[in-house]
Amino acid sequence: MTAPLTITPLPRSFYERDAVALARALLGRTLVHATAGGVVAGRIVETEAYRGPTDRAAHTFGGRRTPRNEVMWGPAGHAYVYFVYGMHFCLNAVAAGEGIPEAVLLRAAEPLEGVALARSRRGRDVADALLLSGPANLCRALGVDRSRNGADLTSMSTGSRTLGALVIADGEPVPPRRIRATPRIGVAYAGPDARRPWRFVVAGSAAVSGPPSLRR
DNA sequence: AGGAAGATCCGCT
DNA sequence: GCGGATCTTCCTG
Repeated sequence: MTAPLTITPLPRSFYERDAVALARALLGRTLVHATAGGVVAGRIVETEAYRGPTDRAAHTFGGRRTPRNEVMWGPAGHAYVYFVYGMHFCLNAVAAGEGIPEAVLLRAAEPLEGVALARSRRGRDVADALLLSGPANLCRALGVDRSRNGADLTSMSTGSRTLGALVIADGEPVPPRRIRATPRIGVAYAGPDARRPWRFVVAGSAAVSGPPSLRR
């Protein structure tokens, strides 16, 4: 039996800024999901900002408030998990403040802990570096699903699930010169907003997802 | 009530 | 490079 992980979640004030600033700040931080099955943790290396009512690519564009995006309207520092394409989940960190529905999509992380558990969820043939690469793959490897929607990323106790905790803790800072900004992936429908450079990656990380032209 | 499209991934060609 | 899987959400009529 190894010593339990000591995790200090980032405070809520960390999330209380616009989604673009938060998307940069989240790079290098440690994403952790603890369940009854064990712990999987990764170093965040790819994020995308979604800027609310004025952003055509955001679920809250035009100020639409729906059951799905309700969490985005609440306080910062909570998880917004949604279901897409009939089979995938995606995980966001809610940014800004109550009534300002912005969020940051977590697209990729480098595995730090729980590689065996992550692989058991992803499949044998996946290389270590790619276990948490891509927004849906990241959720699958971490075991994040709809039940985590609304989870408080700043708190170790998550609702009624005794052994469940989804948090983001500090990590090795990423020097600004190692950060690349690109257009977001999969939002071609968003017109001019599709070209905004609101995707951020840690240059050179093997875990970064997307087409090769946008990997570095 | 019905339908279209989606912040994706994988396998095949 | 393309399309299928699979189902929720939201918009339209």
